[in-house]
Amino acid sequence: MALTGSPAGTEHLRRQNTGLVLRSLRVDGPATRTELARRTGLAKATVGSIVGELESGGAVTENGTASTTTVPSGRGRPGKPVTLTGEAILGLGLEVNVDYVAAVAIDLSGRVKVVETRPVATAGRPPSATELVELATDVRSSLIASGHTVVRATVAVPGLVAHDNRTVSWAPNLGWNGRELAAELEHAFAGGCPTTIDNDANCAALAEASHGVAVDVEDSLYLTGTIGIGAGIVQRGTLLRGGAGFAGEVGHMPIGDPTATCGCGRLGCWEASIGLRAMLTAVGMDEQATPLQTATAVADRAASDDSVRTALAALGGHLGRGIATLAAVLDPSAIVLGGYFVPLGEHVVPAAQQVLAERLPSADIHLPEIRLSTLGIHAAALGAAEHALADVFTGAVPL
Amino acid sequence: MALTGSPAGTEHLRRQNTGLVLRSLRVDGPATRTELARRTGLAKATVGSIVGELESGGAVTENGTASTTTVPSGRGRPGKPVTLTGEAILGLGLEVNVDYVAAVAIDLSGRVKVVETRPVATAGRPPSATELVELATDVRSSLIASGHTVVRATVAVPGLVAHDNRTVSWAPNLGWNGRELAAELEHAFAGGCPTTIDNDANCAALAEASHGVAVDVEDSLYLTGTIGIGAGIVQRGTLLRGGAGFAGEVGHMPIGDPTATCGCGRLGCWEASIGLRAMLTAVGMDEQATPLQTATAVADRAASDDSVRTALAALGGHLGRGIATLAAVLDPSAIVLGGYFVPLGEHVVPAAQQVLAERLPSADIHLPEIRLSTLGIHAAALGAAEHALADVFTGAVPL
DNA sequence: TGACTTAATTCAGGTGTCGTACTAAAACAG
DNA sequence: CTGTTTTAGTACGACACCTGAATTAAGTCA
Repeated sequence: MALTGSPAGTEHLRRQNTGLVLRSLRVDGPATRTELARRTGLAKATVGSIVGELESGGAVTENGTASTTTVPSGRGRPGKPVTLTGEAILGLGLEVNVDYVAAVAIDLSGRVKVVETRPVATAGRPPSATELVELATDVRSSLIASGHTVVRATVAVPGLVAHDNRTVSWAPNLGWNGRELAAELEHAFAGGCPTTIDNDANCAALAEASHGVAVDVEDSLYLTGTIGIGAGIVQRGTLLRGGAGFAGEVGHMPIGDPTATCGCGRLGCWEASIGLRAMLTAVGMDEQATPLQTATAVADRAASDDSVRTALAALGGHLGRGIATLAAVLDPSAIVLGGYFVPLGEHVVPAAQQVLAERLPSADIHLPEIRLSTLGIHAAALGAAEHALADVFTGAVPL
Repeated sequence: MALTGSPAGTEHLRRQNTGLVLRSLRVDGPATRTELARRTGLAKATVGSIVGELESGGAVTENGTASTTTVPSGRGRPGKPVTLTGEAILGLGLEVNVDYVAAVAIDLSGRVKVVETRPVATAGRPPSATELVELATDVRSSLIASGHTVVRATVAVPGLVAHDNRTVSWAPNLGWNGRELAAELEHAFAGGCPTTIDNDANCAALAEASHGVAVDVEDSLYLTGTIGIGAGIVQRGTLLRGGAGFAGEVGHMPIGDPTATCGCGRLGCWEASIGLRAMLTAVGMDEQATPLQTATAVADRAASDDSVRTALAALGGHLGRGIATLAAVLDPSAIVLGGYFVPLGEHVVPAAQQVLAERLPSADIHLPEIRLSTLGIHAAALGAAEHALADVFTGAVPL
């Protein structure tokens, strides 16, 4: 246990309480100052001061008219509800992958302001970062031109990200090893914009926890599957990273069919049993343009073909065994399936849930729920944007 | 993601900075006020004020003489180093098990002040809590009589502990289900002493991270083995609990020999391959009074018996496979083996480490180290005591 | 129109941190 | 032996923040 923590001054206090107010507005919606004081436990005077600052900073607005949200309660002076608009304050989320780059910008209230995807021509060569940098600077410039401020940016990367959240340690799909991606982007952003990077599964997990099907729980596990399998772990509302930042690399756990050969050369890796390729050979079908299209085609076939359904159920069993392992270790309240599992949900989840119920040691006490992601292809970028704003809500960033 | 956080006033600030000073003194040793200011980043005046308070509270003392710790650097007025003595301020750690109860008290500097163990006569009946309560009140009374203050108490329990850290959800060995143990103890403590409970593996993990072989890392995994297998997970210096507090229940992960029958009735549980019973049948020996004695006898036999050595190496392989799984999920910097694995260390660790190196996806980048616990039988109680003091160091508790 | 009720702001008081100036205690130079 | 230099610790004023009570604002109801 090394030394942690930093000195705290009075302005740190203010930031913390500001974060508290912002979180309350986001989680429980608009409220009057008095109501906010009740929610947060702060004194009315303090809330008044904080709201005043936020208002002049453009983070919140007094909706003088549409006070229909809270019942006026009849008597007394009616309060003016304060709403988290924060249209001016944006978090920029970026995603880089082998065949596309994407950008999502959200404002403080969580509203998505911009979504943009650009294909990347991968002529066999490992992709450069130029497309990413171009997209990022383009989106940011146009946002700034329209009067917004981009407080932070985060990039979701398919690979291992170092613990400093600035370096790509190992991204075999991209061929980026030890790349200082955060510094590159910061250099490209005129005027400066603090930038971090994170694993794509981590970002998607964050997206599910903040906007998706895991909003109601504090501890969740996100599982994404395409050719490889990756996990993002949210514990107490924050991402679990591990000593080197490599937590959640669950694809090569020895689970499932012990004789299956994995792309990594070893035997018995989980993704050799439940990865896209394994699924395709099990159902006897071919790969299509994208994992999602492939999975949708398989789901269509399953509607008519019994053997496909049995193969998928068997895959669901392997999936459930791995989930049981993860659940025993992490005890999440909800497990979210993303990636190619989404179209196949109805065919794999029941089998997985059943295995989970059988295998979980504390099943009689506590059984986590398996849910399907609804966020679609931009989950990782959305989570990255959310991550970019996270420091605002904790109060680490001023305005 | 639900609403989290609480309002912060100025006195909260002081507690936080006090915690910072205390942690610095503990982690990096005694220091002068100026040195503390440099370490923590606080202003000299602030440190002076905080140290003054701590001194009058009995947490630290000015060792006027033994200033040999820091080199006087020649010139200038020599500083008076401040040492974390805190002899008056104690954390009480308790452990309850099927055949004994134990108590450990440590002071702020981490020095162990009291260790006491009492056997429990289990005449087949599930043990009551009377022995625990008696031991706890006895130890606490005598400490108070000798002028100490017991700030907090924590009980390590072999079983599932609810997320509130006050209720035993499920402890089959003790037959305690849904027992409000924390409340019972608080009721027994005259004058009141905030009490929490926690899983024994969690406590032992904390002990290793604060006093044992994992002091140098922030993320560690503790694995204890007797008849069952349990894990304690430390991430960023704090325990990982999970949504219901059941994280770390790794004994029944489907890993190892898939045909082995587990005590829980299922097939292929990890502890059916590496638990004490499995180990004994593998080496063909009988159980003795305690798991540690049993393991020591096996280790003795291994010195002369080749077949025992091979059996243990095979067990080490199963151990390694499970560790590889856990390491892939959690990415710990160190893995600590406790329980009956300690005497068998030289026979199982090499095989486990080899499997780990083979199976870990990021082996070329980052390979966690497997270490053997050195804390002995009182690890859980020591960790519980550490846990009891944790709130002092975070600043959540005044004095 | 006036009493009542509730929202929001103002104001004084307390606590905390910080930087500067000041005092204290040593080594060193002459 | 005295004065200078250097560093440790403290005293003090300025500033920021939170809080509770008093005050003002803005409605409803009789």
